[in-house]
Amino acid sequence: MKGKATSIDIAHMAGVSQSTVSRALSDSHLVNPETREKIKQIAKDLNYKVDKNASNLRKQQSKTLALLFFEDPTSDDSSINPFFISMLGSITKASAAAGYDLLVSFQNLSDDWHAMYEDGKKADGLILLGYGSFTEYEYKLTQLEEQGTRFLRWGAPDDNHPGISIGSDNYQGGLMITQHLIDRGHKTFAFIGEINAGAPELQARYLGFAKALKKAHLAPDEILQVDAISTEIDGYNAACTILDKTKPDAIVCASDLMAIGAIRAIRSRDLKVPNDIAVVGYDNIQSSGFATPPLTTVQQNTALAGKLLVSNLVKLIQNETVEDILMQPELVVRASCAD
Amino acid sequence: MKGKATSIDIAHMAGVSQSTVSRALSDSHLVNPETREKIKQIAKDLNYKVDKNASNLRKQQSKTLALLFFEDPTSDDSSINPFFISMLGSITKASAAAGYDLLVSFQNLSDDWHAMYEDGKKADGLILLGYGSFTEYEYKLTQLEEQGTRFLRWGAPDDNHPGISIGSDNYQGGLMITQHLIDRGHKTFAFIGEINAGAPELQARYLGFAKALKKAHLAPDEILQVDAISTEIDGYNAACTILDKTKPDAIVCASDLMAIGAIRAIRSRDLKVPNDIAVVGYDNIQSSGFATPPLTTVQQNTALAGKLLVSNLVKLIQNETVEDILMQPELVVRASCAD
DNA sequence: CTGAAAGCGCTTACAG
DNA sequence: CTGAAAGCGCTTACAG
Repeated sequence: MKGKATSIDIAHMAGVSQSTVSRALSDSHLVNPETREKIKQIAKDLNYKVDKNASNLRKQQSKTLALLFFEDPTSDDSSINPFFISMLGSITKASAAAGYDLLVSFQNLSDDWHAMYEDGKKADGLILLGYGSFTEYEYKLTQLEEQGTRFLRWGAPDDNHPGISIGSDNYQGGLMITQHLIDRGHKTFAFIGEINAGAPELQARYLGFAKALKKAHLAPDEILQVDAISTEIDGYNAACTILDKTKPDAIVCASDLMAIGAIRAIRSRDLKVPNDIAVVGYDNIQSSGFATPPLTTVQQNTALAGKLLVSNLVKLIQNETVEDILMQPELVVRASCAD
Repeated sequence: MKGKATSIDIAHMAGVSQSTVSRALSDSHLVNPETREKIKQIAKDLNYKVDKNASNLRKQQSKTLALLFFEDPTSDDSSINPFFISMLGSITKASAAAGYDLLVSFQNLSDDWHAMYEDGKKADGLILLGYGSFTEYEYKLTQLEEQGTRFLRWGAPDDNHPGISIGSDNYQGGLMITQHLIDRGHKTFAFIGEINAGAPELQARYLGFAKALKKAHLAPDEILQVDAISTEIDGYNAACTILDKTKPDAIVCASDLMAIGAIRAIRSRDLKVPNDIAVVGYDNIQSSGFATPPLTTVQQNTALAGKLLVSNLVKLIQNETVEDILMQPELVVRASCAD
C-alpha cells in the first residue's frame, strides 16, 4: 500500500461510497457513527492521510500561512536578527496551534517579488516580518491588497501603509529605558543608532529617548547621537566617536548588539561600565544576559507578538475586522546601569 | 479580476485553448514563440500565478520540503538552540535556491506523530533536525521509510537508524579542541556535559576529548566529568561541582552555553580565565564571541550543512542514491584559552 | 504547433 | 444517513 491509499481504497474496503469516507473522515454528523468508526479504523490501519492538494483545491483554501522575512540587507547570511528568530519560533508555534501550516521564506533572495505573490497563492494569509521602512515595498503591498491577499505587517502602525500592522511601541521603549537612567541620577547622555526614515524602529527609540531627556530638562540644544546599524562593530565604532568628543554619564543604544560593542569600546579605554559610563541596549537578545556586565535592555514580548500576529491573520482570513495593535515593551534591568 | 484569474481566463483573452496556455507558461517548446510571449504578457498583466494545489495534484508532487524540528525538551520555549536557528536559516535559503518551498514545524507540539505524517504527505521530502538519540523515534522512522517517504536526518550516521543521515563529526571536534589545549601545555582537565546515550552528540564530543588525553598520556584512571545539559545555569553548577573538588588547568565544555556558565562560576571564585583555568565550548554561538573572555570553541559549518541537507534530499526525491555524510568541524580560537 | 479530453483526489450540493 | 455526480484548476497523453 506504500503510502498511496486514497479515499477510494478505503471506500472499497469499508464497502461504502467514497463520499461517505470523505464525510466520516471529516467528522461529519451526516454519517452513521458505526460506519464512521469502521472507516476511521481502516484509515488508521492504512496510515491514510487526506491529500492536501486535492482537498485544498476543492475547498479553495490552503490552511497555510506564509511568513515572509524581509532581512536587513546589512546583516550577513549566517546571523539573522535574534529578535526575528524569536518571532519565528513563536509564530511557528502559534500557527501550528491554530491549525495552520507555516511556509517560511526570505525575501532578500528574490530580486523581484515573484516569490511573494507565489506565497500569496499558496497561503491563505501572509505575515510580513522585517525592520525597515517598507517604503520600497509600499507599491507591492498595495498590489497585494488589490489582489485580495490577506496580510499582516509587523511594525508600527502607519497610516501611509496599506494593510493592518501589529508592532511594538519603540517610542515608549526608548522613553522608558532613558527615564530609568534619569531616575538613577545620570545627567549627560549619548545615543547610538540610526535615526533616519529607513529605520523607523530605531528612530522611534531615539525619539522616546529625546522625549525623556526633554521631560527632565536634560536635553541640550544638540543631543549627541551617532549613527550605527545593529552590529557589534558598528556599536564599537560609534562609541569610539562619542568617547573622542566627551564622556557622557550614560549611552543609550538602539540595540543590544550595538550596546555590546559600545561596552567593549568603553572598556578598551580603561573606563568601567557602569561606574564610569552606564550602557543600555534594546531587544534583550540572548547574548545580552551573558555580556559583561549583563545588559539593561528593553524586551519585546515575542511570544505574545507571534500569537497576536497569527490569531489576527486568521481573523482576517475569516473576514472578521482587525485593528492595528501597538504592544507595550518591558524594561529588563541588569547590571550595566548602576543602581 | 481580484487575484482570481485562471488559465481559462487567459485562454479566452489570448484566443487559444487552455492547454496552450498551460504549455506556454511552463515554457514548453511545443508552442509558437509568438503565442507564448503573448500569453505570458497577458498572464503578467493579470498577475496570474499557477494554482499550486491544482498543478501539484495533477503532477503528484508538491515542490515542498518539510523541516521538522525535534526540540530538546529541556530548552524553554523562547530560546531555541542557536545552532538549529542557524541551520534553519541555511536550510531555508538552500531550499529556496533549489526551487522548493519550506514547511517548518516543531515536533514537540504534537503528542502523537500525526503532524509528521501529514508533513510527509504535503512535502516531497522531510528533513529531521534535532539533537537526541532518536531512539524513541526509530519505530516512526521505519514506518516513514515503509511508506516511501524520502527523508534525511541531521546527526551522526548510525547503522541502527533507518534512512540516510548527514552530520558533523563531534568526536573529531572534541578531539581537536582538547588537542589544542594540550598543545598549549595544559595538563589536568575536566569535562562538562552529559555523556549518556540520550545525547549522542555530546557523548561523541566527550569521547574525542578522552581520546586526546589518552594520546597525550594525560588520562587519569578516572577522568573528571560532570553531567550538564546545554544551559548556562547547568554549566555554572557543573563548574562549581568541579571547583569544589579540584582546580584543573582547563575545562572542556560540550557546548558554549555551558562554557559561559562555567566561566561565571570560575570568576565568582576569584579565579581568572584563561590564566588560572582555560575554558572552551562548542558550537560557536553568537554569544560566544561576546563572552568575557571570548570563547575558544568548535564551529560546525551550518551553511554547508544546510546546502548538503537540501541537495541530498532533492537527490533522494529524484531517486538518486545518497550516502551518509560526516562533516568536519572547525576550531575557532579566541581568548578563553591562553596562548 | 494546437485543441479536446481525461484525470489527479478530494468535498459538497443534490437526490433519495 | 448514503450514493452518484460535478467540479476545483491544472498537466499531459492523444489525435491531428
